[in-house]
Amino acid sequence: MAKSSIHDVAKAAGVSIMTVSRAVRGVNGVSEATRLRVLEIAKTLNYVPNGNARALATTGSNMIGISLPTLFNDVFADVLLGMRRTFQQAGYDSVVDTTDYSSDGELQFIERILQWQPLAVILTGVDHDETVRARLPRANIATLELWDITDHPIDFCVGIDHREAGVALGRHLVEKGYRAPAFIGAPAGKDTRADKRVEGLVEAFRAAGGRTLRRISVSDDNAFISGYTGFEQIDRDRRPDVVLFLNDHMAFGGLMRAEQEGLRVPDDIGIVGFNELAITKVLPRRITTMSTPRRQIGLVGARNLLARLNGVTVPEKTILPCTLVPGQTTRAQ
Amino acid sequence: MAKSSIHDVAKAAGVSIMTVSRAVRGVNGVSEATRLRVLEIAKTLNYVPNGNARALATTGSNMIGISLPTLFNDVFADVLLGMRRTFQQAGYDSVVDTTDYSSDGELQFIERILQWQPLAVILTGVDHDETVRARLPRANIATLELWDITDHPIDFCVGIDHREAGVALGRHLVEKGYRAPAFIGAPAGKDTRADKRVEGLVEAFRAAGGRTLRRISVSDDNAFISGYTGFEQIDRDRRPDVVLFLNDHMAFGGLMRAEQEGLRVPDDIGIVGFNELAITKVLPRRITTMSTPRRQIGLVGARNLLARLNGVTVPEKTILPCTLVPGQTTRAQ
DNA sequence: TTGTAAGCGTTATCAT
DNA sequence: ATGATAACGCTTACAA
Repeated sequence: MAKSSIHDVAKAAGVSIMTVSRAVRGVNGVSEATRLRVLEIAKTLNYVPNGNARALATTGSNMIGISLPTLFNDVFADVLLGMRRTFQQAGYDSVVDTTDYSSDGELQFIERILQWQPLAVILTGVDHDETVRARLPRANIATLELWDITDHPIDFCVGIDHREAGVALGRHLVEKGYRAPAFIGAPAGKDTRADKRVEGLVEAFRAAGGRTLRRISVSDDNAFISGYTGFEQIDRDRRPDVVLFLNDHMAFGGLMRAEQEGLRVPDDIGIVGFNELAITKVLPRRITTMSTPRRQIGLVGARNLLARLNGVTVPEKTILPCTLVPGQTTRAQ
Repeated sequence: MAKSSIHDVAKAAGVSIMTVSRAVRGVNGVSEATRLRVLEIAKTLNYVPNGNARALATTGSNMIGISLPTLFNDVFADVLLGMRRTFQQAGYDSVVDTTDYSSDGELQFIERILQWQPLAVILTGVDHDETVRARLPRANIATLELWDITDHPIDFCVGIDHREAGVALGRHLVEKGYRAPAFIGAPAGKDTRADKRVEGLVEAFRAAGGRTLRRISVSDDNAFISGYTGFEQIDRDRRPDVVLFLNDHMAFGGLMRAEQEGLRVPDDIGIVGFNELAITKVLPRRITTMSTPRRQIGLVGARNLLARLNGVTVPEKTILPCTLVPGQTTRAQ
């Protein structure tokens, strides 16, 4: 069954291509009778309109490109969930791609996606390759930066204040009496949001005269495993009193390792996660963590983007609040 | 900075659009001098070739469309991992979309993606809406069905034998003395691969004269939580001796609930997962599960697809093996 | 209600 | 090495 074009349908139906065009788009200007006949024939011929031709003729698509660091993280799945549904209901297509946390990968995404004349582009975070800014003139392409915030977004951003989250977490731990923190996560520079949280932690502990935060980098694809192996790398002679992880899955991996090493949590060592991922809700002892409004970020982001596409001015910077979730993996007092 | 077309670049460079076209594509037929000059100007003008026009002119894209049920499942992230990288290195673009386990969603994916004249389409599973087959004439569009297998694929398939995996798991449990199984997972009909595994389980237990398998359906987005809540729904008066879950995350959720209810695992009740997800590797007591070759499915699938696109005939059906992983959540003897 | 003609931004083909 | 022209499949604008 060969691909058929609008011409084939027109010929088979004995009408002009314009009539076919109108019929398949469902616009006015075709009698009910011919419309039905044309659609019938289109179906038999397995006709599928050529999107490239359409986009070319109308000079503009209805596509929104979305760039995420990875799919191996429930955080981004959560963000996507509300977002894509909203776009679809509004009649937009969205295309997702991943950069594997590389700013070069993000640049490549931009280059690729721009060829398709997207209506809008959504990026993760606010730290990009220099070129990215130049490539995204906000006059032509609405640009949403998600999950992090800045005073000078490319266009507008919706996210949380990671540094502030780090400070809040740090202060909470300081209050509990912790003074010797360690952080286990991606290598510095890879996940800039995590880097900002670490900055906040460092600040909070320094203010309390604590020990310098030790940072341990892990790189396994999987969070459970990198949490586990990261914990192994802790200097036993100079053990931290609390270990913060990039996220809850890593924290769980670390917790498992700690217990295997015979350490009692939280008596011997504290364990702290981030995000309040679903796993924390099924554990008998809740992991101390910070709840992040991921679904909401997706929803607000999508809503603002739609507004922006309709010509409404939206706030350049939307900060959504995080909530500290004290658990049983840090001391009570 | 307005969007500039090839015409603008041509004008600015004082050459014809064909020269620009050749320069930008890096094909022969342009002197080194003009090539450099044109590229220089293209960069200053922020010129990005229009992919729609290109695809239209060359009547064909280099795009591969990928349809997955969900991103909330490490299984599919694993499958994707090797695949997309392979495609990219081979010079193909790939576009991923999710159907949320609905065959209607899959059909919509097909309709949408076909407009862009993809070179190939990748679907999850082998059970599709009737229309899907008609829309994918294998003469025009290479079609790979992933993760499940059938004797009559649309084009070709690479996956595991889910029914057989269920039988193997069932027999193993029967050997351990289990006779009263329950299954906790998606509602029947939603995840057809899981349904096939359940069929296999039923067969194995029936052959051993066991009790009829009880099936409990859960629908929360999150696996940990649905495992937990699913376990709550178990009939306490007629408790199964072993509970099988759709996957390891659900099994972990169920395990947490079991222990909270004061049940001892595996003495009072057995817990079984599926896939051997990474979390199982950090647990002190390994969950009994079935290891599935997800990375390999992605790699073999991608390799075969590339071969197929190069005109090589590939096997219609490739079955990859699963491996039983006995753990400490089922009885030893 | 239907059709004709021009054009969207590129590439293939054939000239020069 | 470079350019002119037609074509890709559709939609917009205008005509009948």
